[in-house]
Amino acid sequence: MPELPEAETIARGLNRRLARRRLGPVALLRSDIVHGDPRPLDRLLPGRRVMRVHRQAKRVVLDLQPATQLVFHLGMSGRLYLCGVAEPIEKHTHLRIRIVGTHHELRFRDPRRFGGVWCLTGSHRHKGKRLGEVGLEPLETTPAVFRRILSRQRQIKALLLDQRAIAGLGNIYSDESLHAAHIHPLAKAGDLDRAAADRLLRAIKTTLRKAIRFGGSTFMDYRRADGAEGSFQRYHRVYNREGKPCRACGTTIVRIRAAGRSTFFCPKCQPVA
DNA sequence: CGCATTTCCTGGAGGC
DNA sequence: TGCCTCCAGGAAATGC
Repeated sequence: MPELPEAETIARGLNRRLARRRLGPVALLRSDIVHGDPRPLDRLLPGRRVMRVHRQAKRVVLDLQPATQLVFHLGMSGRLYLCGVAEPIEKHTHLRIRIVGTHHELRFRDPRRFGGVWCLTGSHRHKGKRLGEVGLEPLETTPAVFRRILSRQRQIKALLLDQRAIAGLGNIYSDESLHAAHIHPLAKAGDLDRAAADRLLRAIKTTLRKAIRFGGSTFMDYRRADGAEGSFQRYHRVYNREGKPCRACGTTIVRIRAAGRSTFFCPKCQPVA
């Protein structure tokens, strides 16, 4: 379940190995995962040079020259990694792109297919799904701007999951941030006073930065660009810890449903306001 | 309009 | 062992 820290980790790993490289032949094994410019990828991509790989919200973006962006959304089971061209092709591998001058290729694999690839060229023609608009980049947001998105009646957990409001948080980091900020997941966003709102933004930043330092959280599918697992899951305080003692106070962690998602919190650290 | 809920998809877990 | 059901979740679609 790649969220911002996982996308950041993958982007950094790929940037180190792909910057300045040229893309070679493309094999598209499943075409309905590709959106954007309707021309085939094996005509659009070969010969283009990777200028850099970076992250936007939860997405991994390859900036290509001339003027093209290849945007990967990993959904929940998506993996994007470099491997030797002779490595066995795992089930649900949808796209392979050779890297010129190496014996490696970039592979996109996504069993559950909630993810996808967008090839953006500036062409006015477009096929497939539109890439949704994204809201605030949490690591670059000021308290005053953050307070502006706290719509009145909305549950704070639902708001944190809404990519159009603030981008990059998924289920794990929403729960971890709310715990660190001592805010109940069902609290109404508009009920947060200024101190609580500022505390929440600080908790979001701290949690994301720490997760990035540990290479993200691996539960099932997520791997770094080099195949290694992240390790931040060892430091989760609430996520997936139903029935276990809170790491701050020892109270039993509770699981409820919020915004249609499993939501974990500590009833003592995160009291109803 | 502004919310909340359902849907898409597959693999893994657990029941029997 | 095998078959069944349920669950995970990002984001679009649908419902209230």
